[in-house]
Amino acid sequence: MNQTAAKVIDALGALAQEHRLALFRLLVQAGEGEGGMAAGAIATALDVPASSLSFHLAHMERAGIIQRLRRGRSLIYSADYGAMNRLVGYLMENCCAGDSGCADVSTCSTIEERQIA
Amino acid sequence: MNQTAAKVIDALGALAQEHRLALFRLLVQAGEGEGGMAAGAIATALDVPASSLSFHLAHMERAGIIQRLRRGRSLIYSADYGAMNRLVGYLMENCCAGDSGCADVSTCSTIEERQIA
DNA sequence: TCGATATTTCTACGAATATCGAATCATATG
DNA sequence: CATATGATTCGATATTCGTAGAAATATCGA
Repeated sequence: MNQTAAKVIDALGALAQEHRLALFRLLVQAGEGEGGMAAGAIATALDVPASSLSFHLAHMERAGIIQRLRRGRSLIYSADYGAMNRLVGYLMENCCAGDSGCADVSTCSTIEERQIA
Repeated sequence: MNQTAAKVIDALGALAQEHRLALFRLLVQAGEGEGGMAAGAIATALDVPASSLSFHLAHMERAGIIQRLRRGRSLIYSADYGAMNRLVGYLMENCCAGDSGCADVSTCSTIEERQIA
């Protein structure tokens, strides 16, 4: 298994769990970078014990799908949109090779656009 | 947890594994529907024992990201592009709430990426 | 410095997952 | 019908994952 595949598996695994999926969506809607949310606010919103949440946040940050920065006593977490786009690009790579045609498949049709970054 | 989230978790979990990720990409490149590949051909391509592969194929079909049809003694498996697109849509839903200002939900880009486009 | 607040790390353990040989099931062919 | 072929299911085992209380760490304000 190559390096890229390993990263993709980490990212997918980081999203394939009830609390982490809800957490990621919460962060996606909170915006990137400065947006984000403090760990405590997330714990309250999701109703998950702090230590459990910390476990999940660490998991997601290690997987590269969220980022964190400190502001005073709070640690602000935010979603990494770029990582998500790269993830999708990898999953659907070369999907146009089939003869069924994927012109009507939005993910597939935007591959080139996505790979600019 | 709602029904939709549960399905999304199943789909993500079905992709978050070395053999299954390689398998999905193989099927994506083999095309949808009649394209696809027989279980035996997949086992050969991925160099995974038949019983192990069968476990993974069942996992992915149950998760709704691949489909199968019988052709003689062979079972042909193919990727479900639509399921993948719905998955991405769910993950990035309402990502426009942030300051990135994306117009298309399926391509919620980062600020840097938008400057290029 | 002291105490309050925010969050992580440590720890243990039950639950879920991956593996793969052997046995079984389904279909085709002579 | 008998046999070969393609694929799944069964069973046992090893590994990884999720949980949450308690203790430790980091930062702020008085």
